[in-house]
Amino acid sequence: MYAEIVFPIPLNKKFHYSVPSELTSRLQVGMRVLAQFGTRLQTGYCIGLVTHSPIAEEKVKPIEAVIDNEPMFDEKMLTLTRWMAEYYFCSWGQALEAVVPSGVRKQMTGQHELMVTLAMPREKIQAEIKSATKLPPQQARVLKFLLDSDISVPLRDSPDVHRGLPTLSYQEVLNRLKISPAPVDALRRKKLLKVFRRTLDYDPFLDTSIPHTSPFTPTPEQAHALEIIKQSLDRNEFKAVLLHGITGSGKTEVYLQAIEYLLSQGRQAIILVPEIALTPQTIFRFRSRFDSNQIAILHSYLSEGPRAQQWHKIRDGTAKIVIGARSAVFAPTTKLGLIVIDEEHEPSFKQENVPMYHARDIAQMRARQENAVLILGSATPSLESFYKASAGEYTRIELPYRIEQRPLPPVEIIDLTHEISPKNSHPVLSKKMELAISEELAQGNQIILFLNRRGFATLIICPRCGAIIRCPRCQVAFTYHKELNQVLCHYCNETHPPPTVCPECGHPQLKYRGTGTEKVEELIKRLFKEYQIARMDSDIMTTYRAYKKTLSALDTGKVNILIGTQMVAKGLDFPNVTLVGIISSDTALYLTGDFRSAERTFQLVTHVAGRTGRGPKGGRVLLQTFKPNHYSIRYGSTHDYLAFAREELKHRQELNYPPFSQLLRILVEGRDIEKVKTAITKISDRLTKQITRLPVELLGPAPAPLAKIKGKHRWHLLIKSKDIASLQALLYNETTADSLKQLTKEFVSSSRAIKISLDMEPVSLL
DNA sequence: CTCGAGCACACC
DNA sequence: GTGTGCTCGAGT
Repeated sequence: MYAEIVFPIPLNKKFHYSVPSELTSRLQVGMRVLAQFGTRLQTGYCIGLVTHSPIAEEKVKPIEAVIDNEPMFDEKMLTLTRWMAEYYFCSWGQALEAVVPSGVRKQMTGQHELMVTLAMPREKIQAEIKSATKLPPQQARVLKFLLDSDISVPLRDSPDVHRGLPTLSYQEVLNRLKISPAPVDALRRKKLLKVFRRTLDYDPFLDTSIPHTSPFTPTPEQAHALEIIKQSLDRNEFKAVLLHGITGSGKTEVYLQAIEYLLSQGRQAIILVPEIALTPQTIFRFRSRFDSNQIAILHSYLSEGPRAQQWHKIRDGTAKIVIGARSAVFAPTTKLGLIVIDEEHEPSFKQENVPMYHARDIAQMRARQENAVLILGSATPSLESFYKASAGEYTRIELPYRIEQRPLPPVEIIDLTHEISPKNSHPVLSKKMELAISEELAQGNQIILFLNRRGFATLIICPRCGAIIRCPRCQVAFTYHKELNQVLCHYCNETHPPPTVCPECGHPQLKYRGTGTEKVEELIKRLFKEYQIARMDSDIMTTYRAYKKTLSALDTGKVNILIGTQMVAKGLDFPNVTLVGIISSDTALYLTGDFRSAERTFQLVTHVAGRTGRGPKGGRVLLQTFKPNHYSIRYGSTHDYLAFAREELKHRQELNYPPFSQLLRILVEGRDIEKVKTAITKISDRLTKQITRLPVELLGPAPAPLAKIKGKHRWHLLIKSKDIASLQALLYNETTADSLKQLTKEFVSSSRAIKISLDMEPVSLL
C-alpha cells in the first residue's frame, strides 16, 4: 500500500510513500504522518491511499510514523481545502495547514496545573505521621495541611483513586506553607503523595457571572428573517441570507434565535466576527442566552494551549456554538447547521498571507457542503454581497428599523475647510464639536470620539527643507508616539528615538504634524479636565483584560469620553452614549490606488455613527471632514445605503471593477529592486501574450502603494477579468496547476531573491 | 587551484 | 520551503 502525501510548502504536488505493514491498519486518509522529505523529516498530510505508485519502486521511501490516532480531516474538509488551494493559488498542503490551529498541531492539550493529593486513604496517612519513623518537620506539615484542607473536588480528569481525597494545587501548597518543592517531592518519592497534572478548563468567562436573558419578542422584520432561516434549517438545505439590518436593528437577536432553533435540532453553529468586534460585550450576549459550556471562543488573545482546548471542545461535540474570528470558519464541527458572518463587509475576513482566503467564500462553500444556512449580516453590505443578492445568489432580508422604533442619530457635517484656527491651520476640534462635547458632558451623557490614526503626530517634517522623517526600511512616514517617546513605523513596527535634527539638512527644529489618538486625548484632557477620559487603540489594548476594563468603565459610567480608532466603531452598545464625534474620517478616502476607498469611508461613517442613539436619550453625530461633498460622506450622513450603493456601483461599472469584474493581484517583493522589476515585467509580458483571446485586462506593472516594506521593494500587477473562469484559464493553462512555483520558475531566474504572491480577489491593494 | 555566491533542480 | 550540486568569478 502507498500513501499519497502533501506537504505544507508552496509546492502543489503529491508524494508517494510506502506504508510499512505495521502501520497499514492505523493509517487513514486525513491523518498526519512523519516522512523523510529530501534530507529532513517533515509533517505531511495523507490525502489518499493507493495500491500502485506511479514512482519507481527504488525511489519510494516508507512513512516514518503516523501522528494521529484518528483523521484530522474528514472527506468534506479535504474537498474544501482542495478547492481552496485551486482557487487561492496555494498548495493543498498549505491549505490544510491553515485549517488547524498550530497549538492543535503541536498536540497541546491546554493549560496544565500540577496537583497534589494523598496517595492513600486519610487513616493510613495519619498513621504514617504518628509512626515511629519520624517524618521531617516540613514533610509532616505538608501532610497535615492536606489532611486539614479537606478539599475533595471530584476532578474530571483525575484518576479514580483521588476521588474523595484532599487535592490541592501544587503551587498553592508551596505558597501557603512557604516551602520549597523539596518536601513535597520527598513525600512523592515515599509514595505518600501523588503529583499529577490536570488540564485547566479554560473558560473565558470564569471571572464574571452573567445574568441569563430570554429571547426578545422579535419585531415583524426579525420574525420574517427568522421564518426564512428556520424554513431552510428545517429542510436541511443550503441557503445564503444577506441580513441587511441598520445599526441597532437587532441582527444579533436574529442570530441568537436562529441558533436556539438550530440547537434544538442537535446541530452546531459558527459565528464569525471581525477580530476587533470580538469584545467581551459580544461574547456576553451569547453567554447570557446559552450555557457557557456549549460555547467555544477562538480569539486572538488566546494562547496556543487554550486555543487547542477550545478546538477539541468543538470537535468532541461539547461546544455547540463557536464564536471566533476569520479562521474559526474551519472549526471542526461535526454537525454544522449554521454559519453567521457578522459585519460581513469587514476587510479582516480576508487572510493577508498564504492561503489568502476570504472567510465569506469559505463559509459559503462549507455551508453548501453541509446543507447549512449561511447568514451574512451587515448594516453596510459589501458591494460584492449586495450585488450577489440582487442577482439572486443570496436572499436579501432587510431590517430597516431600529428596535423600539429608535431613530438613527442625525449626522451633522462640519466642513473643516472653513475652520481656521488662530494659528492659521485647521484645528483638531471644530468650535461646534467642542461645544457639543461640553453640552453632553453637562447633561451627564457619554461621548465617543473617533479617529482613524493612533499615535500622537502622524508626520514629522523639516520646516526648512520639507523632508519627511520616514522609516528607512519601509519609506513610510514615521508616527510619533508620545507615551513611548519614540517614532514608530506602522508597517514594520520599528521604533526609533525621535530625531533631534533633520536627517537631510541638519535643521534642529522639526515640526510635528497630523493628529493621532494620543494628541486628541491630550487635547480633550486639557479642555475637559474634570471628566474621565479613556483611549482605546491597539497601543493600549494589548491584553484582553485591558479591553474588558475599559469597556466596563464605560458601562458603569466611570468614563465620560472614549477616544479611539476602529476599535470603537464596532459592536459597542452603550445607551448613554449620546454623542459620537468623528474627528476625521477622510484618511480612508486618500488611500491611493484603492477602488474601495469610498466604500470604506461610507462604512466607517455608518458604523461609528451607529454607536449612538441606542438608548432612550437618543443621540447625535458630528462629522468633521475636508470633503463634505463626497458622496460617501453625504450618504453616510443620511444613513442611505441604497443611494450610496447605487452611485458606487455606477462608478464600479464604469471602471469595470468588482463586483463587475474579478481581480487577481500579483505581487513581487524583494530586496533588489532591479530583480523585482524584471520579474514583474516578465510576468506581465508573458501574460499579455496570452490574454488576447480572453476578456481580461492587465493593469500595471507598477510599484505598489507601499513601495517598500521592511527593506523589500514591492511591485504589483492587477489582472481584471470578466469572470473567474477566464482568470483561471489564463493562469492555469499557462503555468499549470503548480502555479506559484511555475511562475517563479518560468519567469524568474532567481527564485530566492524575490517572492511572488498571487492574491485572488484582493481586499487590500497596498 | 580553491572557495563562496547565485542559481536550477529535486524532493516520493 | 530547503538542501544539494553545478557554474562562474574573485582570490591565494
